[in-house]
Amino acid sequence: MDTVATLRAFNRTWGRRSGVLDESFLGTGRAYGSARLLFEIEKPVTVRDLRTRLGLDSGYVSRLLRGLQREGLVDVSPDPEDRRRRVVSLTAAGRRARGDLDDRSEGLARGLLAELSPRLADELGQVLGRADLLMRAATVTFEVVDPAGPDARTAVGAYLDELDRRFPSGFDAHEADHDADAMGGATGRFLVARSDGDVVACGGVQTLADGVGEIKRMWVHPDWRGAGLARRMLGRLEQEVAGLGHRVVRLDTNDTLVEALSLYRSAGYREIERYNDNPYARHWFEKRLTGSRAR
Amino acid sequence: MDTVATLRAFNRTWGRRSGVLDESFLGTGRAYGSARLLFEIEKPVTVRDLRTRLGLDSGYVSRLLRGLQREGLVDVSPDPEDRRRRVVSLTAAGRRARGDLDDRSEGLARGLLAELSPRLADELGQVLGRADLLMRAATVTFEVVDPAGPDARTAVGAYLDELDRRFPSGFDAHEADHDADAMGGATGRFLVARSDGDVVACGGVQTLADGVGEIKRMWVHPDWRGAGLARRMLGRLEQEVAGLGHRVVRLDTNDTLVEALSLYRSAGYREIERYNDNPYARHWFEKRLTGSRAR
DNA sequence: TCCATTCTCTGACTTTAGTCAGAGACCTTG
DNA sequence: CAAGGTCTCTGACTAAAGTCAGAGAATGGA
Repeated sequence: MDTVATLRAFNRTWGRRSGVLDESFLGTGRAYGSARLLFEIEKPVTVRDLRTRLGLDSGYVSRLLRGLQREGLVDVSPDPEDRRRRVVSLTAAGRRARGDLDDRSEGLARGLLAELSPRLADELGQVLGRADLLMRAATVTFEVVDPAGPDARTAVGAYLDELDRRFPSGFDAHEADHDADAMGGATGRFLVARSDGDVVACGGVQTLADGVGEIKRMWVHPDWRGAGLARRMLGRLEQEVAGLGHRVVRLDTNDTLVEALSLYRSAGYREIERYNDNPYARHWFEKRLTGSRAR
Repeated sequence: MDTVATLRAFNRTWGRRSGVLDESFLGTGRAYGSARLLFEIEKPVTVRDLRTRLGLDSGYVSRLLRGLQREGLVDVSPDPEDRRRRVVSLTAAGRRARGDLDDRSEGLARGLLAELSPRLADELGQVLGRADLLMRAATVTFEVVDPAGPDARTAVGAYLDELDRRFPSGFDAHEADHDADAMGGATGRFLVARSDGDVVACGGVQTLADGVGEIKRMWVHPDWRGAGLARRMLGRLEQEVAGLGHRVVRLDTNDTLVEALSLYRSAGYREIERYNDNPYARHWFEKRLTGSRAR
């Protein structure tokens, strides 16, 4: 059976069986919509966030919240930082209701697994865990953002922390702010990959010289590695470099980042002479961009 | 992360992403309900079957069918065998509409996979295929049926065919009818495991002597092997033996069926002397039933 | 042949899940 | 401080997805 057919078959199986897992909502007399909302309010969150995370109409969310409020499950109050926004948080009763849904959902999952031997249940966990990562990775969205904005700063922060941990002599991040400028404006770009609103990977492009771009700050969240995100990010960044009018991409890296080295090599980069004075770099790569569309 | 948590996490991921796969229905201006119905009518089927397969109210199905009929997608006519029942079948236009949905759904699956490298897409197919089997196996239902009924006959037929193929000297099935009697009535039982209406495994129990039951005709559909069904069927059959008031189960088997041999050994059966004159048997097993509940 | 049961259908109803067009409060920028 | 934009809410609406209570035909068994 080919992969497309497998995916579709699984979709049908899961759809038919999902009652086994989802009926939690019906069991509690709570409609799917408001239960979904309840699950999404872990900690205080703005109405807008809820809306975008669940992809719902503002009127609809407002109405659902009104319902939960009437039941005494949530508090809605203006956000002190911007009083147009409103912040929703669970009350004690709300936490209890959420816990009930949780328990019920957990019970259903447990019941399903109980039908399998421990070995097979464990195997199901393994394959679903892997499928989960791959599905999430396949549905990531790439987005150009301001390198000085909060998403970029958080991602780059995580990247720099990791360098500091992994480089034998640590990493001194004092130059990070200067970089942000170079990756914004007309001669640079900064990309993030987002899944359910979370930033899971990032990467930047800046101009070295006319016709020559450089890729920097490429990073994938540790939980998201092994799902092809780095290669896709690299391809997107190359597209951005081409979009800036360059024909050549360069980048540098350190020996410690072994997965990066093999990625660059397999993506068609060839090693060149030192082209900058980055004290942490040990390898310098270059790739000539062709018209072909990168993955 | 424990298995239950993985299952729940996957359920959420899939739920959120399933739009990527299911929106096929919205794309065609066809409501989810009637599209589902259209998919279920592969070959002519009774209204009742549709209802039970999809778990819907009779009035609702009737109304949906009326809609499809108005669009000229299905024919509904009385079942000649029982004119209370009505049989639904696709018209040429119905097959075309179904094909459209199929294509669209396939396109969406393809689009999702296109985001992954071929290697990872293939891996996703592998893990989802395995998850599919395990999920279906976990949600199988066991049912006592008449050993002379159509489900039992079909399953036993497949079993005997397999013996005929696998035994070096073939298998002569002339005694099958006699057996059916012994597994019905007050001194025997016949079980099938069913998934979405299909019989995927079977097994029977008969009485050898007071206090001694025998398990026979245990079979799992080839596509469903490796998912623990045989072990579960064995456990259920042992429960039936106990339910008939016996304390001891016996069974026989042939060397060719290696997976059966190791199943019996690992399930606590010990080999005993020949207790019957079955010319195909090479091994005879016995297990003393305890009060403990078998899986 | 009668009676209980089965099967499908219809009409009347409800709930859920949304969409859409403003209104009003608030924020940012020139 | 005016203008334009953002954020949430309300009211009015719609479509989909069912549910429920029979009615009417057909069947199976006593």
